Amino acid sequence: MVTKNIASDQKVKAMSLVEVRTFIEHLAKENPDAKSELNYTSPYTLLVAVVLSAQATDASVNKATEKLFKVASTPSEIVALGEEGVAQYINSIGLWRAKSRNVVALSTQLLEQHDGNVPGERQALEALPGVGRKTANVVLNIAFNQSTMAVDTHIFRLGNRTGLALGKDVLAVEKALVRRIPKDLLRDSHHWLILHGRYICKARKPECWRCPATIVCHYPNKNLG
DNA sequence: AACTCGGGGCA
DNA sequence: TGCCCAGAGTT
Repeated sequence: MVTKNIASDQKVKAMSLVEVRTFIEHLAKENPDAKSELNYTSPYTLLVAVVLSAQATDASVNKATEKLFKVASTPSEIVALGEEGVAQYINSIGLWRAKSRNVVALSTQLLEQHDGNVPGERQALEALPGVGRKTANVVLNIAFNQSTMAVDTHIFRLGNRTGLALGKDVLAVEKALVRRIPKDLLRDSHHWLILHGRYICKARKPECWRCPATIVCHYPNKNLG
């Protein structure tokens, strides 16, 4: 997917490990109580929300799930609602046909294979329809307290732009981040990075003058206002 | 590696 | 109008 929106076609130098630590510690200070901005109240609604969030803004997803979860917030309730029923709540976000299909199929599979619970193992999660590596990483991080790094479009862009973690695809960037970020900071780094990428290190017109870590950033086109 | 799904937000 | 959005599945 993602290689087109790096917003820099110039060569970027990788950060040193010292710079990586400095960068992460600055982001931690910037956003001390970072958490997901998606709307969820359980591992199941988290899973559904993340599946729905693919290539959509979280504001549009939250608008849909706010209504949907009021009607159906468990696998059996979603299955009872059916694809058409789910679709009527989520057709304001893109990819809604496939997402309606996946959410119902995923819920059916949870009931049939996992007693209606969200599994805490990567393999079982990625076997669910509509769930790939990124979604599994988010669920493992938030619902199962694991130090995974879920790389979305924001983190991919930020990693390549700043030199924090270079890679041609999301998996390469994920591995670089896991390898380079201090272990004790890895789990929360997911939240710090995604929020920083979203509000400051933006795809268009990054607001580098607001960034607490420009001193260690290798982005050649810094927008310092 | 490239293609497809996709409506809404925003400049 | 064109770009971008808390990606995944298929060819």
